[in-house]
Amino acid sequence: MQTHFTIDCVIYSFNEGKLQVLLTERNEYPYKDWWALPGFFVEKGEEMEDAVKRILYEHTGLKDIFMEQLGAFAGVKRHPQGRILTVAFSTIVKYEDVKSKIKPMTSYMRQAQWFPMDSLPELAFDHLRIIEQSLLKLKYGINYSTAVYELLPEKFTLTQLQQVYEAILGKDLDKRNFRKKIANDGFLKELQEVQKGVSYRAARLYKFDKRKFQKQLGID
Amino acid sequence: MQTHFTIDCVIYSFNEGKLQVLLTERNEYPYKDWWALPGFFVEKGEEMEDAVKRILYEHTGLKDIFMEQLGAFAGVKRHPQGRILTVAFSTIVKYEDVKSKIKPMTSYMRQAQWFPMDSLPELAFDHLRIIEQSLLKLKYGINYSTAVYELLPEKFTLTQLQQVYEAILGKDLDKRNFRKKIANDGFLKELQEVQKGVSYRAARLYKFDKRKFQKQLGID
DNA sequence: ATATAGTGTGTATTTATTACACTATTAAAT
DNA sequence: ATTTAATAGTGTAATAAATACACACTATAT
Repeated sequence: MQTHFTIDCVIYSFNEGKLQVLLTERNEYPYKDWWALPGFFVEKGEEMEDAVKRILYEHTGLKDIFMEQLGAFAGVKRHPQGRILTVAFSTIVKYEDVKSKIKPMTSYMRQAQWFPMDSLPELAFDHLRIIEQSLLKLKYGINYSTAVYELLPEKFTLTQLQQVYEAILGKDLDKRNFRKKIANDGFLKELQEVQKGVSYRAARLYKFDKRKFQKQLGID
Repeated sequence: MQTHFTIDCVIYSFNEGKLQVLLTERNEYPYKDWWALPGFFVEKGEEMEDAVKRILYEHTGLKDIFMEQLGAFAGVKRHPQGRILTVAFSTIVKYEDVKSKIKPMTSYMRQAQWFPMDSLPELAFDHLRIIEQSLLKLKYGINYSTAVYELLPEKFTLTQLQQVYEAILGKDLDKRNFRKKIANDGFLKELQEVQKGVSYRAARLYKFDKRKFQKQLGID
C-alpha cells in the first residue's frame, strides 16, 4: 500500500524570554488561511533528512542545523483527502540568525512568523499535537542535549540560560541553585567580557564548551 | 510524492533471565531466508496502530497490548526496490502468554522465534538498527514506564524484577540497593503468597500497583 | 544623588545514591 | 536426622545531589 509522505518541522528559537515556534500561513485548501507547521511533500528519491534541511533553509535561510525526529503521524483522518503520513522533526535555530524578513517560498504557504509557545494561534491538522509532543521531548531531554545552547547566541549570560530552561520546563527556577548546578556541570567557559548596552549592572558572558559536554556524557 | 508504507514491530518478552525479541524468517526476496522483525504493509484505510495490533495478534495470539512508536525509518536505500517507509513500534508481551507454537501466518514469513537480545542472528534491512534504537529507549525510560512489569507475570518475585532491570540496563545491580529503591517507590503490593515449586527458600510474591504508579507520575 | 533593574553569592537541610556481608529458609541428598 | 546447595532477605554508614532561602553589589539613566 502507498501513502502520501510529507514532513513537518517544529522550528524553535528563543526571543524576549520566550520559546518561539515558526509557523506559516496556508494558502491552499484544506485549512486555507490557517497557521501550520512548515512542511512539504518529500520528493521522490529525496532523503527525509534532506527534506527537513530544505524546509529549514527555505524558511530561515539556515543550513547545517541538527534536527531530531519526533515520529510519524499517520492517522487516516488527519487529512480530509485521505491518509497523508507525516514525519515530524524538530530543530532549533538562533533567533538572531534568522533574516528579519521571512518570505513565502511557495504558492502553498503565505508568510512565516514566529509565535511564542504560550500564545499559539489555532493550528491546521494535528499540528498542535505535534508541537505539544515535541515540547515534552525537549523538556525530558533538557539536561542530556545541547538544545538550550542552540537556542542562545554564542555568548550569553547565566540569566539568559536560566530563562531558556524556564521556558522549556515551564516553571521558575531558583537563581542560586541554578547557578550551582551549571557551575557543577562545568560545561561553560567563562569569558572576560560582560554584556553591553544595558542600563544596569552588566552580566558576565559565557560560552558553551561542547567538548567538555560530550566528554562528560560519554563517560556514562 | 507517494511511498510504500510498512510497519515493523519489536516484540519483547522475558525468559530465562534474558530479554527476548521475536523474529521471523523471511520467505521472499529480498533477504529471503534472513531473520527480520515481524512487519507488514499497512493496508489502505488501516490505522497504523491497528496494523501493529494485527501483527502482534498474528505472531503471538495476543490482543490489547500497549505499543509505543519508535519512529519512522525512511532511507531511500534501506530497501533494494526503492523507498519503503517503515514506522517501527515496540511492544512487550509476557513470555508465558504466547502460545508455544508460533505459526507462519503468511507466505511472506516462515516461522517466528524468540531470540535473546544478546545473541541475535544477522538481520534483514536496517532491522538491527531499529532494535538497537528501541533498546536504548527502553533503557532510558525504565523508571518512567510500566515496561518492566509488562515483561513479568502478574505475580513476581523481587529477584525476577531485578533480573528484568538488569537485562534492560545491561548491567548488574546491588540487591539491597535495588530493594530499597523499589520499596521507596511504593508501586508494589506485597502478597501473602510465596513462590512454589522451587527447591530452596521460596521468595515472596508481589504485584504491580498501576494506580499508585500513575498517581506518583501524575503529581510531577 | 538617587532610583532602577538585574547581578552575584553561601549555608544548612533534606533526600538520593553507593558500598558492603551475613543470617534465614527450604528441598534434596546422604 | 543431618548436611548440603541454592536462593531469600535484611541495615548502616558515607557520600553526593537537590532544595530552600535573602541580601548586598553595580552600572546606568535621570
